[in-house]
Amino acid sequence: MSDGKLQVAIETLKKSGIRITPQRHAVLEYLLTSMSHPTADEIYKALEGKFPNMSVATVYNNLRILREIGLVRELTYGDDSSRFDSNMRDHYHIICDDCGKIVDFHYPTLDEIESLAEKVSGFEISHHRMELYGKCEECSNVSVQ
Amino acid sequence: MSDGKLQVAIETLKKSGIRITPQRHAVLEYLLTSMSHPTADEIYKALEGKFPNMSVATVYNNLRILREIGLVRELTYGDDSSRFDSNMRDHYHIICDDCGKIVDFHYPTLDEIESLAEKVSGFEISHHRMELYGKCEECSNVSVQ
DNA sequence: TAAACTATTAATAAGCATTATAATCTGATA
DNA sequence: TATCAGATTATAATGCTTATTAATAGTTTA
Repeated sequence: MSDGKLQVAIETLKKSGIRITPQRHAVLEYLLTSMSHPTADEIYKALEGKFPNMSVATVYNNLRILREIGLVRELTYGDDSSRFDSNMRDHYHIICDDCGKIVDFHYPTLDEIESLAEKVSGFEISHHRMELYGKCEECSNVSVQ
Repeated sequence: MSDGKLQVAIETLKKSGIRITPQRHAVLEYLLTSMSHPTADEIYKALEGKFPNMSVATVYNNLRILREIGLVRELTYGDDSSRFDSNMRDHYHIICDDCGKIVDFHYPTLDEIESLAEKVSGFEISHHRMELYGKCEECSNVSVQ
């Protein structure tokens, strides 16, 4: 992650007339520099040191704003918390059933599936999502021991 | 849906040593005859007439048991409630962004994607899921008017 | 620069789906 | 039919997220 992405993101915020508050900047920067896909609570805890008075609602508010403006994607899986992803390129996710780790998986978009789905269902398909589940290398090694 | 499926499912329960209580039978029957993908609460409300004293926890307990035994699949999407699907064949789902309707979409399983994901990520992939999103015919027609 | 306006934050309460607990009840077997 | 582990009911608790409201801090205008 280069600072360039952060600058571009800040420009997007400015163009939308959204203020760059310190808290908002920190949330955005954390998402852009994080290689993981953090939950709202993880972001909250990570920024606790810098902003001891920040409310958890502020994190949620800013995540919602960043999502609405298209800078962040919300990943909603099962029962757990939502996770947030600042990688806005089309991609899929591979998730470890054991430890919950999520890694990005780039693959050509499955356009032909969307076309077929439109034909058989009568829907106008706008997008799709896919997750692959399994066991990551670390967890595979642990279970072998 | 034929009664055959219900009989087969009940046999599976018996073999697993799980009691066939009236509530459990009703939840199972509702799932098998329902063409939709109901939430726990929808099932609860649908069976209210027959079982005025049934607890919502009973619905959740039974759904968990049916899931663990492989008779039902839990569909966990966004912020909303889980939905439950008694169609255990491999298939994908098409979801209407407007009204939330979910329809089944049968398509050859994307095995080659799983293979590639294993190669690039080092994961042992066990399965995957995909949802296609868009607007169903009814909702498309409404928005045209 | 000062006043007025508006977005944002913090603190807290509330909402909702789901799970845990504990007491009571009951289906299936002997 | 008596037994008892499993199931149900009622209720409390949990955890994530959103709503509310008052205070705060940028931004704009005069």
